[in-house]
Amino acid sequence: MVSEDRVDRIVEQWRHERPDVDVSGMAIIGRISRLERLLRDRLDEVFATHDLESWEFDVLATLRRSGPPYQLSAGGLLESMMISSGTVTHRLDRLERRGLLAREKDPTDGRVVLATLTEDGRRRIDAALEDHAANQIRLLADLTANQRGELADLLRHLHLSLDAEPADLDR
Amino acid sequence: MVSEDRVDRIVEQWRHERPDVDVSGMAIIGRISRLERLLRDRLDEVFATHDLESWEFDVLATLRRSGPPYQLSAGGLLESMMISSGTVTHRLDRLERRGLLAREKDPTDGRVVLATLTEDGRRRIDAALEDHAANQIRLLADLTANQRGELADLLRHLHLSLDAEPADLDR
DNA sequence: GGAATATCTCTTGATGTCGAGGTATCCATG
DNA sequence: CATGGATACCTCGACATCAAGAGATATTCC
Repeated sequence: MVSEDRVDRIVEQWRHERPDVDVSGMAIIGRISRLERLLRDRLDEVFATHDLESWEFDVLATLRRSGPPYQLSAGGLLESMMISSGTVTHRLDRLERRGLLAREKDPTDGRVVLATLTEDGRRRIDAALEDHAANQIRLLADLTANQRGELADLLRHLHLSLDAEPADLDR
Repeated sequence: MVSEDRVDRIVEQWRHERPDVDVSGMAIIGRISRLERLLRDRLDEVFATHDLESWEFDVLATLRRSGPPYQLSAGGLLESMMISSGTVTHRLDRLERRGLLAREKDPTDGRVVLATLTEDGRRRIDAALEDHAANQIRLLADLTANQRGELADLLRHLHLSLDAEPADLDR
């Protein structure tokens, strides 16, 4: 016996109004959308305790996990964060102004801008990561270890099938 | 034998850089974030063929599935779409200007504004829904029926556990 | 009946994102 | 070494969103 969530109710509404349309895809895609929104809000709460916006956390974390010297080009950041080039520039501007990273020209290629974590930035992201990871685990606490494993596997499968072909343009 | 996706690589990077932190939550939460982004782009392509932005689809679909007379208050829309009240006003403004819905005062409560689908709006959302639902199913085609069922169940479980307590403020 | 409080929508200002186009640099070719 | 195309980042304008608060109407309670 499982109880209904909001997505079940939405699907039921559609089946009532448009019985001719197969809306079963919403059971997965609709839930992913709503979960993303719910999770984002819960993650933001922890970021805020470190005086970070989620986009700031993303940039700093991307640099941090790339390993010493905690440095990536603007283009590298753009690609791994799924954002536009204009957004990268804007993010780097603000993080640089906050002193969490530094921009410098690549000595071997004058077109490239390298963003490097400052000592302050590294400290901040290291502290934030610990709370963030613990928070994520807390948010999943209602699932058993088995369920978490199955869910991760199914999501990986779907992720692979959607992240494969696209081969987008600029972004 | 399963291949790795980008999230696996991110988790590995963290385990290398911060072996002291349990980042296993990312296997699920990180994938939900990335899937949301990938899916949104794919859904938008279909909306665009009906000359709709995704936020327009959301509003019209919410009204449509509520059943005749395809009418909800601004507050009702706000709640079911997880958006702020200012955003509702703005969305209704633009959809009203496009002639896809009409605003009127609730005769029984002068504070309430009721948004109603116009005939044009109803036709457009009905056509868009058909393509949208088919698109969703196509995006999930790499999963077997069994996998889709399991995934939906696990997501429902998680959704219920996160959508339950919050009991947010205004939003 | 009237005052205080609650509810609902709209207004306003700030912010983050995108996308198209601009500029600087690199590179392959002759 | 000159040139044209490719590449990398930045600039700028448009726009969706939110948050806070204002304005209007309902409701409650004396």
